[in-house]
Amino acid sequence: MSEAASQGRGAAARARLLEAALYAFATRGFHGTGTRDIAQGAGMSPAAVYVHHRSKEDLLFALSEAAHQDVQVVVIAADDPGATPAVRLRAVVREYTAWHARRHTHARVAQYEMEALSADHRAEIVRIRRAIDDRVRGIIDAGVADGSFAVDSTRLATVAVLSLGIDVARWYRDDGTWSPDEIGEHYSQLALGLVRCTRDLT
Amino acid sequence: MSEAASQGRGAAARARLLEAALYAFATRGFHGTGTRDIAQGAGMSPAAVYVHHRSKEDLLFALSEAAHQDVQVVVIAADDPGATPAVRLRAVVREYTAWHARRHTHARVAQYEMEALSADHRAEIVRIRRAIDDRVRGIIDAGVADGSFAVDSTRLATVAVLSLGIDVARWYRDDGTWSPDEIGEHYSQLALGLVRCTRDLT
DNA sequence: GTCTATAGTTCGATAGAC
DNA sequence: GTCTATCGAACTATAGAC
Repeated sequence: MSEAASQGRGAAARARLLEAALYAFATRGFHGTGTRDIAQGAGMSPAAVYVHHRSKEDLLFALSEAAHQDVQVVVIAADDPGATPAVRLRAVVREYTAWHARRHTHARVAQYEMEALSADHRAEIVRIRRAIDDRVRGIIDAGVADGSFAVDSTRLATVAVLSLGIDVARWYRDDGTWSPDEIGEHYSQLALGLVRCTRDLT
Repeated sequence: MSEAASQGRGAAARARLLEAALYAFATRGFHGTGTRDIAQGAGMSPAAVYVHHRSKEDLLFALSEAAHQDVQVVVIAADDPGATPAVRLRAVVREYTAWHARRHTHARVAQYEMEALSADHRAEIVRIRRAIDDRVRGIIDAGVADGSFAVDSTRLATVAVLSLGIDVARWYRDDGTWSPDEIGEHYSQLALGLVRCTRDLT
C-alpha cells in the first residue's frame, strides 16, 4: 500500500468520526454524547477515536472551528463593501440566516456547545465570532451614518440581527415549511425593517 | 415539632435543591450536571436529592414547567386584547424579552434543555409553548388584518419576533451594558420595525 | 429527613495484540 | 490503523442506619 493511499484511508476515517460526532453533538449535546456513540456512528471501535483525535473535546473544537470559519467565509463572500448599507445588510443577513438553516446541524454545535470547549479553544472561537459581529456592526454603523437606517443602539441592533439568524439553528427542521433560501430571503427583509431602512435597494 | 414546621422544612429543602439544579443546568447543561453537583449546591448529600425529587429529569421538568408557566403569565398580563395590534405587540415583546434577560438562568434551562426531557414531559412543555406562540401570532395576524403591519409571512414573522426574545437568554450577562428593562424597551421597538408597523401607538 | 455506603452502570481514555 | 480488553473515575439511584 502506498503512503498516499494510507493517508487517504486515515483521512477518511478521521472524517467519518467527525461526521458521527457532529450528528451526535447536535442531537444530544456534547455531554450527552459518549465516545462510544461517536465510534459506533463511524462504524469503528471506541479505541479508534483516539487514533485520529486527541480527545472528545478536540472533536468538538474541530467541528466548531470549521463551522465558524465556514460562516465567516459565507459572510465575507456576501458582503460587497462598495455597495450601499441596505444592499450589504440584505445580502449578509440572507446568507448568514440561510447558512444557519442549511447547516443547522453544524450551527447547533457551533452556537450551543461553546461552554464545553476548553478555555484556549473557546478563545479561538470567540476571535472568529468577534470578526463576524464587527463586520455586521460596521454595516449598520454605515447605514446610520448615511441616513439609510435609524436605530437607537447600533450594538443592540447588531445583536438582534445576528440573533435572528442564530436562533434559526434552534428551531429549523429539515421537514419544515420553508427552505433555507426562503428563510434567508424573508429574514433579510425583516432585518431591513428592524433597522428601519428608508432607502430602497437600488 | 409540628407537622406544619416539618412540611415547611421539607419544602425549604425541596426549593434549595431546585435552585441548585437551576444554576447547574443553566451553567453546564442537564447532561453536564451530576446529581452530586446539585446536592452540593444545596448543601446536602447526594441521597437527599431523591427524598424530594423522583429523578434528575424530574428536577429539570419542574424547572422547565415553572419557567414556561411564568413567561406565559407575563405575556398574558402584558397583552390587552382590546388595544391596537401595535400596542399589544409592543407590550408583549417588551415583557417577553425583558423576562428572558431578567430570568436568563431560568430561560436558558427552559429554552435549551428541552431535548433532555422525557417524551411525556416534553409534550406538556410544548403545549404551553404553543399557547404563547399562538397568542403572538394572533397579534401579528390582527395587525396585518387591520393594515397596521405588513409582513410576507405571519408565521415566519412570529417565529422571528419570538427568536429575538429567546436568543437574549443565550447572550445576556448580568454584568452587561443594558438592563433587562432597557433590552425589552429596545427590542419592542425593533419588533415594530420588523413587522413594518405604520401606525403610531396611540 | 438526613446521612453513609454502595450497587450497578457508563464514562473518557489507554494498553497491548495483530 | 484497528481491534479486544480494561483501567479508574464518575454516573444515577437505592439500601439501610439513625
